[in-house]
Amino acid sequence: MRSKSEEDYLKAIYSLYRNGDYISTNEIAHYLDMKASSVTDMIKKLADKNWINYIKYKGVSLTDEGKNIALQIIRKHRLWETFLVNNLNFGWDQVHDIAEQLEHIDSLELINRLDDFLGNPKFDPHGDPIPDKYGKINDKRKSQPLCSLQKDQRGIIVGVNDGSSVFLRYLDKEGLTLGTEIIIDEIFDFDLSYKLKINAKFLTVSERVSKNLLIQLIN
Amino acid sequence: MRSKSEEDYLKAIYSLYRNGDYISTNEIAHYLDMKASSVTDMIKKLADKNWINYIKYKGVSLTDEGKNIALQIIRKHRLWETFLVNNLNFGWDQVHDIAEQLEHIDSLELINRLDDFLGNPKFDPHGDPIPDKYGKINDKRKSQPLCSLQKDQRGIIVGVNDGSSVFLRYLDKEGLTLGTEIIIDEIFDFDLSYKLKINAKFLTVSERVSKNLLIQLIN
DNA sequence: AATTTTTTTTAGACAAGCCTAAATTATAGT
DNA sequence: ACTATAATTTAGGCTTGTCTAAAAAAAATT
Repeated sequence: MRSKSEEDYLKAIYSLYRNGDYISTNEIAHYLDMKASSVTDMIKKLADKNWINYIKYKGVSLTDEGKNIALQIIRKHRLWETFLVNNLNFGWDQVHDIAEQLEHIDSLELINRLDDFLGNPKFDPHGDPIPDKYGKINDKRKSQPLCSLQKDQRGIIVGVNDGSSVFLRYLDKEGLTLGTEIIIDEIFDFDLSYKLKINAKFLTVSERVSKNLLIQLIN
Repeated sequence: MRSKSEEDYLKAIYSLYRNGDYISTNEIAHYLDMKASSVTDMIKKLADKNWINYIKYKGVSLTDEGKNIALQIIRKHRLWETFLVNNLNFGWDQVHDIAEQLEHIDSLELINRLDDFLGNPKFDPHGDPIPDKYGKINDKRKSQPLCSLQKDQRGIIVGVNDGSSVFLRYLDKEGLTLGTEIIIDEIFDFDLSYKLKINAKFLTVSERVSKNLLIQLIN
């Protein structure tokens, strides 16, 4: 069996992965808010179990087995988030910490039944794709940050980069919820803020927000 | 916050409690499948936190605070079991180990919302009473769902898990009212339906009904 | 009441998972 | 290429929660 800690490390490494690169000890330490020496300890254990490839002084990458475990945990996290929002009426900004606990519950049967109960959703309440029982992400909804759009383009809010609850609460308050359709009305060059048109109303958001809001274009 | 271990000990002590007696170290050790020396270590910690009263060489009893914690954990356990059986279609015999994990998830908000989602049930699928959010057990009746009975067992209908009006109307129509005495005449393995003998008449009910009808055994 | 048996506690050890401080290796600036 | 800085690893320590073996206390037997 796997410990909560081991699972957290695998998930962190998966999240930090970009392209073929090895993930550094420091990156993991920063991500998990731990000391580098603790990370070194743990990655040795993970390497012993063949869940990661570890090259001293260089960093780590996930093996196929490690990647699969990470995807299973992400699957659990996102399915539980969906349950919390859809069935228990939590706000999408309140569910992260609880899902962080629920994702470590160990039962394949449970998670597959939960998946069925929820109607096999493809995306969680934040717009992130939910891996299937084989760890496959079928529908990589192609989205791009708001800041990459041009004037007059139209799109739908499908996700966020930064899932912190402060940010999510802000979005909720401004009506920038999942599925909302927006049109870029104007881009202000001087501060890179965006004036959006939402249901005949206008709203201006900062550059920072424009980098964190994921949009799916519609013709 | 409380560790999983601490919670397990409190729950064990609550379960072993009979009448005013102190619970012995050995009893706890046996119940939790641990060595007596480990139990001595832990009960010292629990006594430091004022969750139990500890008298050396005599044993322990729960303080009001400890008892309340134990009841909250039992509440969580039974609510999760109810969810697993009612909504995820687990068998009543499959849910214990999973609930054993879920009961340690820490979020008051979560458990109260789950309670509402389930319709504030008073009994879990095994017929055990579910403490309310104040830790109070309102109805101590020990009952079990029809589906947990064996051939030739006798009992009285004392309640339902699913109190929906469609279901209650069905029960009324078939004469399955509160207080009715039943005998299990036969269990059909292929669809898990139950043939009941009621006042010299026979009635077959579906698996679904058998999960929702609470029976109190008589001799 | 004394002795044997059982129960409980103490003492010391160990693994997991974290830490600090020191040593080592890699990287960057000149 | 050499040095200064940054990143990484090693060494050793701490807490939690378990264990075994030995000591102490309580209970049972004679």
